[in-house]
Amino acid sequence: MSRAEYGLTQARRLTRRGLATRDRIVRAAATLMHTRGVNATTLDDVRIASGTSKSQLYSHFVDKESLVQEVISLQAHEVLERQRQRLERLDSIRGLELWRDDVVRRNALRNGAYGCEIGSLASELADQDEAARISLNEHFNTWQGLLTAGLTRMIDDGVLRSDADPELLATGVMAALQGGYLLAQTARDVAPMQIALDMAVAHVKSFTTAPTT
Amino acid sequence: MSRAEYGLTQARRLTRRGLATRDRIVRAAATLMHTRGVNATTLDDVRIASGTSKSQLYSHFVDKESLVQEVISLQAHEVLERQRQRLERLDSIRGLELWRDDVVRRNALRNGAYGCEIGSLASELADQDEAARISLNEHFNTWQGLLTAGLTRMIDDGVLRSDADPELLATGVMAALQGGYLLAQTARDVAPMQIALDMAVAHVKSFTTAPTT
DNA sequence: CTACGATGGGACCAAACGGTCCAGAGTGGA
DNA sequence: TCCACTCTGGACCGTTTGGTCCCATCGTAG
Repeated sequence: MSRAEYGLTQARRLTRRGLATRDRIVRAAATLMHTRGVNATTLDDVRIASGTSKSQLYSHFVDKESLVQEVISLQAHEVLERQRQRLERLDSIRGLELWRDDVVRRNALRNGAYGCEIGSLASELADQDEAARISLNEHFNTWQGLLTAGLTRMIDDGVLRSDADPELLATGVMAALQGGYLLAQTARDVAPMQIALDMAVAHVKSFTTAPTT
Repeated sequence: MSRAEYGLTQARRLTRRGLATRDRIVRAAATLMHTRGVNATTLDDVRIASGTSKSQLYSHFVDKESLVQEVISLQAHEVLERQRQRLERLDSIRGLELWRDDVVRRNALRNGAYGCEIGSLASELADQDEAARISLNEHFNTWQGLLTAGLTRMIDDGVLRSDADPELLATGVMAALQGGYLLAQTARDVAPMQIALDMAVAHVKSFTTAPTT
């Protein structure tokens, strides 16, 4: 699953070149929609950025909404794949801290601008496009599930107390992450995101069997 | 400061009727932009919702951007005024919990839809309108300042340990709040917001001088 | 080599958009 | 009462938008 295979539903029609074009369109749209917002991105912007033409846009996507759906699939795929690498091995507070450092460092590169690839789409689309809201919610849940699984491992390994609720902790971490993204985006400074995640990590730490640093 | 006085900068020209019209426009725009998003709200929408005409829009605001600025001022004024009531007396964990219950209950009324009046504007505008970003950031800081002041009182009163950093705690609470808003908005369920704020309150509690319930 | 579907370029369209303008109605101070 | 100025309604405008369509080109299976 290396290229352009994140959300193929249609059975008919496929050709190497066509797939490449489709891929270019979705990737260009994803970048534009992340940096400018969905509504502020026009199909002409996408057409120019992807070096394609109107007919190509409409031979691959029935309308703008369906292109947005593909963008959501792509962004979620990329974010979750990256997250999976760090989180599926998560089994210690140290691991959680490394995850936090990773995500903060990545956001620091652009001084918080643009926010979370999934979160900013969610904020803009949740009350405007029900299909988008539903899939974004699923992606949030998948993401949170990765955290929950890691925290559950930490309980099983005796790192966290057995009365810790991994679901609640994961929700808290996700909220701190998303809130951190938003505050950092607005302030153009990662600091609030760092602080928010520090809080979340501290909260998880408060459930360790033998409270340490 | 009861009506239409949240952001009057212009010195010249003012009449009772004109002010009322201006007020209607900003309020209609604020509601539409909060529920649909800024870019998804057209000036025609605003015109119809406020029962005015094009010339009135442009006699009060030079362009859409300046109308957006007024909407930001109005929303911030309303949110902060409401927050001030709860937060300027904040001096105990119980008070913090009451604040949390208030904000959660209010968001539960619409099942999380539309998100935070300030937060959703911030997410949409931060990377699109620099002036908007700056003022939204200031409003976030004001809001956070109310929390900081309350937490500082709690330190002074001996409720929280003196090594607690009220600024960091306030940032954490704000991030949990905004992240909670976003997750609730996407899930159309206040639960994640409740959980996020529970985490934030628990984190503050962890700094109490005599750890209690 | 040929035929046929996949691909591509871009002219074209109606509607919606932000914004301008002006003529007439309303209003308040002298 | 009158006058100057504000306020209002809405026709109008150029541009941008999402979307359609047609015809040329490509690529490959038979």
